Amino acid sequence: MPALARNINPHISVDCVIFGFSKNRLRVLLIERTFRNEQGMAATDYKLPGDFISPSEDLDRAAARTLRELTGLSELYLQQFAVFGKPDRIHRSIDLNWLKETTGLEITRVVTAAYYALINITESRREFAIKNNASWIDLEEVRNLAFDHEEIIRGGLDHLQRSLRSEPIGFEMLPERFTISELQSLYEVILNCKLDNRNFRKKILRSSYLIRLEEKQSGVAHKPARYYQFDKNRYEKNRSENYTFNF
Amino acid sequence: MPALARNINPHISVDCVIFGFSKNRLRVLLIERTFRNEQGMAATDYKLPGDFISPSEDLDRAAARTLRELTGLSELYLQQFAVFGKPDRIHRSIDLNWLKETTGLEITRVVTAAYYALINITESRREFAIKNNASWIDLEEVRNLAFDHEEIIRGGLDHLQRSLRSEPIGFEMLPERFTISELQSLYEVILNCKLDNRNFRKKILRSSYLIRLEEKQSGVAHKPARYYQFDKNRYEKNRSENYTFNF
DNA sequence: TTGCTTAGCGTATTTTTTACGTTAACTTTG
DNA sequence: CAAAGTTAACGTAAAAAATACGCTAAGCAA
Repeated sequence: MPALARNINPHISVDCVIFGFSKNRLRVLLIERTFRNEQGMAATDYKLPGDFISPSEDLDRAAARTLRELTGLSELYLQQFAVFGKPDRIHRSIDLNWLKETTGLEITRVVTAAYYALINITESRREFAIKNNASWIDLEEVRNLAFDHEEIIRGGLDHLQRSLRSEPIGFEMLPERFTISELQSLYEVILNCKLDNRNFRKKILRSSYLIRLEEKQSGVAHKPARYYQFDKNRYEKNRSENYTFNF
Repeated sequence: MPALARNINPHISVDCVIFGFSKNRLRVLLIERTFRNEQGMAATDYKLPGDFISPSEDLDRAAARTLRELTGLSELYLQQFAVFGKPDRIHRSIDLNWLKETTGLEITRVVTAAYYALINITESRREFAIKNNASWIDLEEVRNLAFDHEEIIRGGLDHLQRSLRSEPIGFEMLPERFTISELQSLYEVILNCKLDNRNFRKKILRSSYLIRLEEKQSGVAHKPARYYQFDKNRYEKNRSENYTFNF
C-alpha cells in the first residue's frame, strides 16, 4: 500500500539495498522515479526500495514488507546494517517535492534504517520487479540516485564484503544448485579481487557446508562441472565462534 | 540540556553503551533513575545514557553530545552498531511515566540508534560521572534496566567482541601507556576467554602498532613490565584490507 | 637467602595459506 | 575424426601463522 493511503510514521523509514548476481555482475534492484525537473521537463532517477514505517510496525518487518512488495518473496536474507540520519539528507527540491506528492505531507527530515538483502535473480523475479518499476542495475553503473541512496549502497556493499569474509552467505545469491566456479566468481565480484581457483576450492570444500551432488553441468564446451548445494543445517550447528583476531 | 527544556524530535533517540575497563572487569556507565513504583514507593533502576535528538541534529552528533554531557569528554571512540525499533520496546508503565515526566509529552514509540563508546576509566572521570548520577557497573552485575536497554547492551557487547578481533581498538580502554599483560587481560575479559601470554605477546607485537617505551613499572612485587603505547598513525596507514574469509 | 609472582624470550609441532603443475572431460573446428 | 580450446578438479611443496609448551629474569616479601 502506498504511503499516501496509509497511516505512516513520517519520521522513520526503511531502505533496502537488494543485491543480486547475474552475468558475472553484482547488481542492485532500483526503482525508477519519474518527476518534473526545475525546467518542468519529465525526468527520471533511481531510488532504493524503501518506505515509511507504519506507526506500530517493527523495523525488520517493514523492511521485509518492502522487499515482499517488490519481489514477491519473503524469507530472504535480510540484514540491518546502519541508520542514516543526517539532518540534511533530504534537501534537494526534487526529493522534497517527491515526498510531498507521495505522502501528502511536508517532510523535511527522515531517519532511515538501512538493510541489505541477498537474492538470486531469476527471469520470473526479474519480470516481477519490472512490473513494479524496478530493475537490476549493475553496481558499477549506478548513478543518478535520490536522497543519500548512493551512500547507503556503498555502506551496504561494505558490510556485505565484511560479512562474506566471515560467513558463508554467498550461496544466497545463487540458484539452489551451483558449481564451485560460479561461487568463486561471486566471491571475486563482490570482494573485487582475483582468487586462485585451486585454493578457493580447497578452502570452500574444507568448510564442509557444501553438499556434492551427482548431477553435472551439460551442454558446456568444456569439462562439465559438478553441482553443489549449501548445507544450511550443518552451518547452523558448526557456526564456530572461536575465530581469532587479525589486525 | 534536559529534553523537557528543549525542542526535541520525540520519535528518535540515541543510546550509548559506554564500555570501560577497571579492576579486570568490563564495565558500563549507567545512569541511576529514581521513580515511584506501582505501590507508590520510591525505587531505582538503571538506564543507558541517551537522549532524544534535536530536530536538526545529526545522530552521530547527538551520541557524541550525550557522551560529552556525561563524561566531559569528546573525541572518544564512538561506533554506531544498531537501531532498535520494536513497536513495543516502550511498554512498561514505569518507562511510559518516566518519558512523560522528563519530556512533558505522551510518548509511546521511539526508534533509537545505538552506539557504543570505549573509554579509559580514571578517578577524575569516575567522579565526573557520579555528579551526573552515573556509575560504572560491572557488566556481569548489570540488571534492573529500563526499556530494552539490556538487549542494547548485549548487542553492543557482541559488536565490540567482533570488532576487537579484527581491529586494534582495545587500547582505547587503557591509559596512554600500558603493559602487554594489561592489554591481554582486557582481551581476555572482553572476549571471555583465556589466552596464552607467550602467543598473545607474539601476535600483538608482530602487528607493530605498539611502541615500546623505555619506562618500566615500579613498586610491583615481581619483574616490572615495560610500558607500551599504541601507534595510531601506523595503524591508519597499514590498515590492511586484504584479510581472508573464515567460516 | 629462599620463595613467590609476573615478565618476557625461545623452540618445536601442527595447521593454514600460498603458489603453481598436471590431468580430465567436454565441445568446436579444420 | 583428430586436434585445439576451454574449464574442472586433483595434488604437492614451500611459506606463514597458530598452538603448545619450557625456561630464565627481575622485582618484592618473609
